Amino acid sequence: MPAAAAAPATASGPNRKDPRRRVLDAAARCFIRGGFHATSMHEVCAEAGMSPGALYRYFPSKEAIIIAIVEEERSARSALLAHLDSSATLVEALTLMGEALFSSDPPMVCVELGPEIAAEVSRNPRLRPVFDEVEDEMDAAFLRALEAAQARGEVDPALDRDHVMLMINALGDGIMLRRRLQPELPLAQMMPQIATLIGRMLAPPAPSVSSGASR
Amino acid sequence: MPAAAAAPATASGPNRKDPRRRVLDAAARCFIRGGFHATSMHEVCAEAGMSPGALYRYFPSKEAIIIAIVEEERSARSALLAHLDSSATLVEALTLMGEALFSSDPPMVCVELGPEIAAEVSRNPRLRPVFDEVEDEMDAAFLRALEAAQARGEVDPALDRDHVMLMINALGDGIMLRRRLQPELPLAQMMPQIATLIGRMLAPPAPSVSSGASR
DNA sequence: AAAGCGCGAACGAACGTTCGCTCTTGACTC
DNA sequence: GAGTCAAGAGCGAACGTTCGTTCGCGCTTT
Repeated sequence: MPAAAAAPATASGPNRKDPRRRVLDAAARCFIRGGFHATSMHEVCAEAGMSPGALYRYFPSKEAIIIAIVEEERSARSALLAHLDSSATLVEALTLMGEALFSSDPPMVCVELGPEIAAEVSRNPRLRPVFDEVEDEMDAAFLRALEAAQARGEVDPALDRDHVMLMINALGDGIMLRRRLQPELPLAQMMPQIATLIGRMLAPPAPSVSSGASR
Repeated sequence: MPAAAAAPATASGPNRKDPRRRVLDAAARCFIRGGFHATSMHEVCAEAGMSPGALYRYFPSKEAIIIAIVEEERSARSALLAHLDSSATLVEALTLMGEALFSSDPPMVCVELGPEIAAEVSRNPRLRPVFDEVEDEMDAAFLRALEAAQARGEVDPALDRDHVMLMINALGDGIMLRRRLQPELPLAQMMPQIATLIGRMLAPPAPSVSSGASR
């Protein structure tokens, strides 16, 4: 029985001990397959190997499960920002973040559910605070890194930081969206070249003095 | 009475004559508000000022309405590509396309429903052919324009066209997604600067000074 | 013996869709 | 022009199904 990690998660395996986790994982798989509103609780129960009665001991409603999943997605994505502080350059950080995002197997929930979550957050006010809290934090972290990169000369100081941030955020979201539409894209491999393109966009216009961004 | 275009579309008005149009417009408004699967047919009927019996004369099912809306969204987006042929530069074309996308009032369906449609297409095989047909056509048109821009020297001929296309496509989708999350963003005004950033990314490296691109 | 996890049948509500009816329309007869 | 009538647009109650959720009861564990 080698297929234990991505198995349908019946009542066997190490997750026997954490029913909440089991429900969340099962729900994520179902939601990826069918979306939030086209997935029934019975499906989630079946995927989790659990009866409705048992499941409702751990979550008061379907919406609570959705909120918990969005919460986890957000913090997973937020964790990627650690690369911003541990990398020498912004471009290197973006490369690492992208590779981490797209090389994970099974694919990360935030990659698979990105568009679904965006659509849901934009219309369900109960999800807004959950989403925004992390969003603001991420924006702040990125803004700091961007400012540092400008001070360092890696990024053109003349650039409007809000515009740059919108571009990078949009690119990230957009790539996840396109991955849903074309799962065969070898995104992890493409990250270095994509990050290089971003680097060209942000770099100061050809300086007469080549005091470069190199070490 | 200036509010005739975005009215709830009761049985009055000039659209009295085209019930199919009335249903599609009403459904689009409902789907933007609540998403495809969280919107009931009764809601659509109410919005269209029509009974279920009447509505089902024009569409055999809810899915047929969704398919028709996706079809329209695609062709509306595809129409934007005309700017590619009528503009002198790629950057100018992208600016015009972005401004057309985001300055329309009421906002275009493809802006409001973009993420929802992506999520739905990625999981409903019946939407795939509708989506892909236009997608392929758009990709081909953009590839042609990109090739021309490279020949012209506006875009670095050394760049991999597939990578560039992924970036531009992702950026477009990503900006629409972020607009859903932050509707207050003045996107139409930001387009020239965004397009300029894209231009910097694509431009050939400065001829006089060779800045060492690491890697 | 007590406690509580887990079960699955069952609930009321709401879903997408249908059906038999009324009302409107416009061409045809006289 | 008045009267007739077939055709179909539109209606809305009602259909069978499925939804999210509940509840009372066995079963396990201590």
